[in-house]
Amino acid sequence: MSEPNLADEIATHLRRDILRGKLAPDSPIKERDNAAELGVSRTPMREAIRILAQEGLVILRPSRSPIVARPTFKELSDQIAVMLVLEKMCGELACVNATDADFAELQSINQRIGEVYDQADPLDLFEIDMSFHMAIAKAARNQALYDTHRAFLARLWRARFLAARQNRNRARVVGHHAAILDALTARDVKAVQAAIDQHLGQLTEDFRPVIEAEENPVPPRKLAPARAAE
Amino acid sequence: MSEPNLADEIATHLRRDILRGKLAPDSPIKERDNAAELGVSRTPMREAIRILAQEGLVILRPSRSPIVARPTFKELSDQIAVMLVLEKMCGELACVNATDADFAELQSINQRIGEVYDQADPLDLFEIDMSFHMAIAKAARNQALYDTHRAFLARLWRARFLAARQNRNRARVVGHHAAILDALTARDVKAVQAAIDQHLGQLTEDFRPVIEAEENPVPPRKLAPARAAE
DNA sequence: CAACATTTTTTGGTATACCAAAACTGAAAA
DNA sequence: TTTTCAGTTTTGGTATACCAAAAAATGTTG
Repeated sequence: MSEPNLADEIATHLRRDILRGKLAPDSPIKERDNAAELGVSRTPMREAIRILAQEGLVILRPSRSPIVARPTFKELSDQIAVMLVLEKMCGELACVNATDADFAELQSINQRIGEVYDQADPLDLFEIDMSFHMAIAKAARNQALYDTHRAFLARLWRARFLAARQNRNRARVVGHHAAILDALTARDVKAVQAAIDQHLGQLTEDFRPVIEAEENPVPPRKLAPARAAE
Repeated sequence: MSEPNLADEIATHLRRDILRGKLAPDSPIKERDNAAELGVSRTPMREAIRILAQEGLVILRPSRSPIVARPTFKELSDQIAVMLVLEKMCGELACVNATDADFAELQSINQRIGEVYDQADPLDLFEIDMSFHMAIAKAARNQALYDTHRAFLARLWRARFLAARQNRNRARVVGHHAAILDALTARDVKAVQAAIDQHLGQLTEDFRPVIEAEENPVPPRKLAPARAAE
């Protein structure tokens, strides 16, 4: 990582705001206003917005303000399906290419998840969880696979975040990870894929209610025409 | 497609230049010079470069000119491996979701390939070939899969282009496509995946010599003062 | 002549300015 | 009251200006 660009920093900032919900779905990201708010110019802000658009977190509209994405359940489950395939491929390749150092790292990360699960900030916890999956991808020794997988992981962050918030279960998460790790260590491709299936299959069901609730927002919350005092 | 931005146009322009070889691997893309050459300003040029970087066609270096990518054989074969997995997934989903209209379109595209194979401009031919694979992806009815698959297809364009130029074989290509189409029509997942395996597996071998030749460029054109093996 | 220090130039990163299209507003007409 | 349409404002798209870091060139010294 040798690119501490201003644009990247802004992207990270916005990404966290979106994932945290500070920027709700459908809300516009006006490059002028947001830039001023962060004390930067439009140029890097614009670039940051493009980065997030590429990640699927914001939607670009021609000659209109970009808005925070509101993915439908189908879009998300489609993405999960792809990620599942990618992660199985990671598992398969990792069975062949992983080193003892890789296993050690996975072990360490999963242990850490178990330790901080109940106290850490949800977003931080998610970064750690992500690092577990990324470590598997890294062990596969296929850069294109790693990059693509990481992109999906990032894109699904918010959905996973929302799902996990309603469905925290340390034992299950750590258990799933351990199962994956065991199968990897045994270099048993079938077992790895089964374990991954288990882990991610759950995910789709976990966030279904959350997303479907979000898809039908409470009454078309049209801003009341009633004039309230400032 | 509702965004004929200047940046997108520039990206398309540069992309074709790169794929055609007008911009050789390792040559720098100086945003100032290139912008002036095309009669545009740096801003959209910069954005176009980012787009190509995201596609893997150019490499961004911190505080240094971006350069045209020179993918190694491993990088390309890694990408093919991922694309193979994605395309098998496309095949599997298409077996379930494809409509008769989809089959008709595939049929039509493949017929067209057979007709123009020996005369069309190689780049044009490639766009048609790409449309065949994209039609399968579209029939899978999974947008994320479609987008990701398309990105890989685009990224591998140049390698496939180079390989095909040295290894034109109409009967084989059309035959492979027909095999895939037949299996799809029969909605036989196994057969589809086998046919795809056949088609893409060949690809890796086809471009191996081309790329490996490019990796060890002919005598260091000039400049280099006796450059040892890398 | 070689190695190092210094100045000059190049180049990407960032900020600002300008423009045209879209959206908003409000008054006039139906 | 509703509709329409001109005029203003907002906003993204594009161009330009400025800056600092990195190369490249140049000079200097052993």
